[in-house]
Order: sequence, then C-alpha cells, then structure tokens
Amino acid sequence: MGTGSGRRVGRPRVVQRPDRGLQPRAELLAAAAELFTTRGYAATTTRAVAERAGMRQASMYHYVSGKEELLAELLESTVTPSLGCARELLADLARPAEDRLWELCRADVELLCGGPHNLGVLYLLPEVRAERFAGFHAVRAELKDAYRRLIAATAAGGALGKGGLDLRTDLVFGLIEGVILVHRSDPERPVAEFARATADAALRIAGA
Amino acid sequence: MGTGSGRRVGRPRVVQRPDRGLQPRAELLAAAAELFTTRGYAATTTRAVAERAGMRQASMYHYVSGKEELLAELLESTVTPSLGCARELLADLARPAEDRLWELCRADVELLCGGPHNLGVLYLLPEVRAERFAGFHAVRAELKDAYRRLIAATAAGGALGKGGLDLRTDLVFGLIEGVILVHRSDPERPVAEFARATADAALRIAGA
DNA sequence: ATTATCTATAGATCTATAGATAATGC
DNA sequence: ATTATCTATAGATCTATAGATAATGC
Repeated sequence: MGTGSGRRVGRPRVVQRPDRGLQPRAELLAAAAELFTTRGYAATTTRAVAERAGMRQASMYHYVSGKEELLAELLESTVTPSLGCARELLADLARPAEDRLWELCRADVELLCGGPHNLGVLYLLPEVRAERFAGFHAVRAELKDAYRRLIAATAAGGALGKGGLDLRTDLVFGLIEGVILVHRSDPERPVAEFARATADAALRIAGA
Repeated sequence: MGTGSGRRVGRPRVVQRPDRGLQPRAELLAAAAELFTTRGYAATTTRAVAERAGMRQASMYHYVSGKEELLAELLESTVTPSLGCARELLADLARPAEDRLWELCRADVELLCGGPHNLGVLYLLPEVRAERFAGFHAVRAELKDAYRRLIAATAAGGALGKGGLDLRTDLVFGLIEGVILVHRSDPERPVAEFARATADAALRIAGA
C-alpha cells in the first residue's frame, strides 16, 4: 500500500501536479504558511490557499473548516517544538541555568528562522487575539514562563525582585522575537551562527 | 476665525459628535491607527474607518484615495521622529558614541511605546512590501543605517568587520523592534523606565 | 457503496464612483 | 458659487453550501 501510487479513491483533481507525497491537509497547511506569511492572513482568500494546494476552492472544506483552522494549526505547530525543548531544559537540573537559557534561546531562534517561511510574523496578527486561538496563547505563555524560570535560576537572576524579573524576561523574549522578524533582512547569513550570536546576546541582557 | 466653532461650510454630517478639534483627515488617520492595530489592516474596511471618524464611507474619499494612503502616512509618521533624533545624534560628534547609541535606543522605544496605539506592528504587514510604500522603506533603512554607524563608532564596534557589524546591528535593531512589540504584554510599566532598561540592554549587546 | 473531488451559486460583503443635497460665502 | 457631505449603487469580489460526478472497493 504505497501512498505514492496513482491509484486514489475519489474523483480526480482537475489540475494534476507532481505528487509531493503530502496528504491533502498537509498540502493545505503548506500553502497557507506560504501565503499567510507573504501576502498576509486577511488578504489571503480560501481560493488562493486551495488552488496553491492543487485543488479547487470548495474542496478545501472537505479537510478544514476554513482559514481560521489553518492559522490555529500553523501557530501551535511553531511553538510546540520550542516548548518541548524548554520543558526538557527546565527538567535538566544538573546543568547550570546559564547554559540552559543559552540553549533555549539558540534552539528557539534556529527553529523559527530555520523553517521555509517566517511564521513568527503570524504571532502578531490582531486576529490572533480572538478566543479561537486560546490554545496557541496557552502554549506561548508556557514558553515565556520557561524563559522566566531559567532567568530566575541564573546567578544574576536570583537577586531580582518580581518587577526586575518580569523586565528581564520581556527584554530577552523581545530580543528573540525581534531577531526572528528582522532575520529576513539578511537570509544569506547561516542560521546556526545567527542563533548562537543571539543566544550570546540574550545572556548578556539577562545579566549573566 | 475659530476652528472650534460650529459654522462649517458644506452639508452637515448625519452623525454629530463632540468636536475633538481635529481636521477630518486627522480624524481619519486616528481612526485608521486604532483599527489597523486592533483589528488588522486587511480586516479593516473603509466603512469602519470612515464611520469611526464620524463620517459615511463614501465621504472618506474626499480626503484620501483609500486605505493604502492612510497606511503609508501612518507608517512614515512613526519613523520620522525617530529618524530626526538619529540625525541629530549622528551629527553630535562631541559626545561619545556609546552615549549617543544609548540615547537613540531609549528615544526610539519611548516614541513607539508612548503613543496610544502599537503602530510598530504595522511595520511587519506583508502588504507593506509593495512598491507603494517605498517612501517608508527609505526612511526606515536610513534609521537602521544610523544605528549601524553609531555601533561602528563605539570602542567595541570599531574592531568589527563588515559581517560582525551587520550582525550587531541586526541584534540591536531586533531588540528594539521586538521590545516594542512585546511591550503591550505589560502596559502598566512606566514607559520611560522600560525605555531606559532597553537602552541598557542594547549597549550590552553592542558590546560596550 | 464509499470517497474525493468537481461545478454552480446564493448571500453577503466591500470599494469606488455618480450624482444629489445642504450648508456657507459673496 | 463653492464646499463637504450625503444616498444610492454597479461591479467585483469572497465564503460556504448543495448537489453532481468520477474514481476505487467489494
């Protein structure tokens, strides 16, 4: 039972394209990622997404309820890997907090800048404030809290009061997000190197 | 000749509101700033802007050619003050570069975070890449170049090669932008203090 | 029979223009 | 006469549903 074979149930698509081995839903997500980041979410029509995914506009509704569902899934899928990394680092009490904070920053930048599209811009969409995206906000808040805890666990962070800790966290978090957004200005630069430099900068801000 | 008086030429507006002393075009800009930042640019209709400014949808076209013109003007009006500040600091050769870089960062954050709306999010709109907004891109590039030159003029920056200088510039610029975006998470915090803390962080990143 | 598509379209917008109207100015 | 507004609307969308169609599966 090969997924790659041409033998597929259902009416054939009117436009045939080289099968990229993706499931229809994944094709829709990939198309949405590209269009949302390059043209904007609200400016992207369901027709544009469907057509880029190789199907007609109406067929999209066989897989998703609409644009919102695509956005919600894209958002969560970008934070989840970073969050997984954060959880592991939080639990790894053997390593110094400074090392773990550095590693979280580095991994976060590399994950976001390494993908084919700059999904970080989606975080800032005003539409995302809606109740519909509560799931995304929850994971993102947990990620930010991981940053806060790691900063608090550093030598410099331990001396901070609540206000000071919140401030440092916002600065570090702001750096990470900002750097991801600014990155497209020079996509030539190797991501791994850029991620390490950002992590170095974050540690300086944290006062380590 | 008081602008405040009720004696106005032309057919009266159908909805009367307390005159806030703004010219119609300024009312439109204020309405657009609020709606673009809270609901998103593409999601905001011309009707919504006009109605919030106190006039009917079609009347808006007496003052502006459409949404794009409003966006273009809002964008430029947010960078221009920062750029003016940057020019003055660049010319002030008597002061150490470190001081001037610190001051530019502080002023930039204060200007952007101090306004009633978070206009920084508008910078990231995919729509803004269009040729229509070349003017905005020009002033913004000049602002970024001012950052680069001030960083190059610091003691630590002088030793950097081109690649290193570009990297530092992106990190500092990323911090400023990111911090402006993250700021809304805690709008209670006094802006002046936040701006100073960000400037401190920027100098650490720059290696000073 | 089941499935994945398709075509067609109703209903709801939204933009930008045309032309009418109600003020003041002279 | 000039001006700032209004109402009305043509034309161009865009979304989401209804129902038809063309494959495979049994």
